[in-house]
Amino acid sequence: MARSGPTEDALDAAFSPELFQSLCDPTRLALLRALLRSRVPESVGVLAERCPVDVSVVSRHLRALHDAGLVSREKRGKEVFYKVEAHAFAQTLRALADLIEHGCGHAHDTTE
Amino acid sequence: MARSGPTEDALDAAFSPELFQSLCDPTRLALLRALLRSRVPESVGVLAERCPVDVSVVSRHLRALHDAGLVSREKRGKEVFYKVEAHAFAQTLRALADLIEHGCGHAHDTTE
DNA sequence: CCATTAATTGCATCGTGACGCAAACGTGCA
DNA sequence: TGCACGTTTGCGTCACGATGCAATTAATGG
Repeated sequence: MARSGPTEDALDAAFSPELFQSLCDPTRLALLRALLRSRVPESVGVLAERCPVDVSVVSRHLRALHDAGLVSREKRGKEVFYKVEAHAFAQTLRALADLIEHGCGHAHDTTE
Repeated sequence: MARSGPTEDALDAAFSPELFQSLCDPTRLALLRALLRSRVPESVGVLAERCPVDVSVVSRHLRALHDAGLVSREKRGKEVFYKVEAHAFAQTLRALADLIEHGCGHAHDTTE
């Protein structure tokens, strides 16, 4: 077996279901869009007003997005605010794009 | 909110469920990885050998990926070959990344 | 024209995830 | 301390997608 470099693992890691699983649900995408539109952190209740689903559902979805590392959580008083981890999210997507285009031939350093 | 700039529509378009729906399934991701590893088009049968699922399932998944515009289809004889539309795919992801980072943050209203 | 191989489609099954409601939890305030 | 508000969690239900198998279609060779 010719040396399978860390590049194959990069593919596996980048295309792991975990990332996309959190993005496949329409409601989660709607929440993400809502968070992207208002760059300021939003509370669960406010976000729930912008989705036609129960607040408990919103809470669960936000947790899922948080587990996926796409949003960050901050508790203030009795409210919980979420905001998109824009940089990390964008970098993940760009790394993915590089991997797709420049294939598995050469390793690309995407760290800044 | 009277005037919705083009930014909002871009968000809606970019974060449409259609794209991510096709990426959320583990088997589809495995097929995508397999296709990315061998840059040359692969037949349904060959791809099925690399997945622990029935060939009919593979056929269906490839069709889904094709519908999403991520792979292209070419029929040669009785075999059908698929390959990743690497450039389009990568560009989509980069556009997404740009949208996330500089999308609608500072351009609050952009009353054009 | 028939046999063979590859791919697709019909169909039934099964598991998983989204959802709503209600109860529980936590925090702040009177 | 007790109440009110915001969030989370438990739980039952439901719908949808993934899967396998069998039948069908398409293409090639004898």
